Amino acid sequence: MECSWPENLPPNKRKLIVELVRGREFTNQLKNLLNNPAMNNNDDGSDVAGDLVAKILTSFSETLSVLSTNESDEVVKTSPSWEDARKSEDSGESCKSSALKDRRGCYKRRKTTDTCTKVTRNLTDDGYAWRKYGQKVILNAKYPRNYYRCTHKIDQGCQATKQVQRTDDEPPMFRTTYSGYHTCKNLLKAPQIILDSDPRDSATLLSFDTNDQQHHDSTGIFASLRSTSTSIKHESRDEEIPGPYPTHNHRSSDYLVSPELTTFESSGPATSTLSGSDRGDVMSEVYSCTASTHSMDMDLAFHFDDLPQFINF
DNA sequence: AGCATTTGACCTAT
DNA sequence: ATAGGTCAAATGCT
Repeated sequence: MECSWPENLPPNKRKLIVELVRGREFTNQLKNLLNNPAMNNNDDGSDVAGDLVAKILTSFSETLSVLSTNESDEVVKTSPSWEDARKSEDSGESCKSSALKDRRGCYKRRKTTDTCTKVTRNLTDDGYAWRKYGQKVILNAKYPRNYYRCTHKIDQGCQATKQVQRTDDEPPMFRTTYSGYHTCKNLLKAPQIILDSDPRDSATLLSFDTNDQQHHDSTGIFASLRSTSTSIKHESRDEEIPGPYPTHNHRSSDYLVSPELTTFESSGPATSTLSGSDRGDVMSEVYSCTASTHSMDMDLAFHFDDLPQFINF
C-alpha cells in the first residue's frame, strides 16, 4: 500500500513513524512466531525469533535516538544557543563585554523533560558515570542539592542529568531525580530494553495514577522494563553527599560500580512533574516517575521491599 | 598534566 | 523579585 506523508511533516518525525511501524511489524511477526514455534528455524538454521528481537531492539534504539535529537533541536530553535549568544554579543547586542567570562550563563535551561525520582536510604550506583557540575542551597532544605550530568555529555552529547538531595528526614534518605536519556554508549553496561513486563511477574507494586482527562494514542511511547535479575546490588561504598554545608569531594569514579541492570525509558515532547509516595516503615525504596506527552499523562510509583525490580536509565 | 570538583556568577522560570 | 539550574574559572587530586 502506498503511503503518503503530509507535506510539512519534518524528516525526523517521518523517521520516528517509520521506526515505530517497523517495530510494530517485527513485533507482529514475533507474535505469529510464538503462536507457531515450528517456524522458528530457517532453512539455514538461523534463529528467526532472535533476529526479530534484535530488529525490534534496533527499532527502539533508532526511535530513542531520533527523540533525543529532537529535544536538542527544540532547544536550539526556541532559544539562542551558546554560539548564538556569542554571535549576538559580537555584534554588540547582548550579554556583556569581555571575552571568556561572558560565556558564563549564556545557556538555555531545559524547560521540561521526562523525569524519574527515586528515594533511597543509601546512595546507590545506577551504573552510569556522572560528573558533578553544581550544587545549590535549596530553600527550606537542610542539605544542598547536587547536580550531575553524564560524563559523556561532551564526547557523546549525552543529555542525561540527575539531581541528588538528602532529605531532612531521620533516618536520612536520598532523593535522586533523573532527567533526560542516556544516549551515550556506556562502556560499563549497555542500556537494555525489555518491553512491558507483566507486573505479576515480580513483587513490584505498580500504581498507575491516571488523570481523568487521560487518553492514549499512538504518539505516547512508554516502555516499562524488566529487571535482568531478582535483586539490586547497592554500591559497595555509598556515594558521599555533603552534609549540611560545606561539601566534601567526591569524584566521578565513585559512581563507576555497575549493579544489575534494570531499565526504564519514557519519552515524548513532554512536561513532567514529580510525585512522592510513602508506605511508612514498610517502604525501603520508592521510585516515582511521571512522563507526559501532549496526549498522555502517566504517573508511576514503584515500591521496593526486597528490591526485585526497578528502573534504570 | 589531565581530569574532576568546587563555587560564585549568571540566567531562566515562576 | 526570587528560587533554582547551569556555566566555567579556580582549585584539588592522582
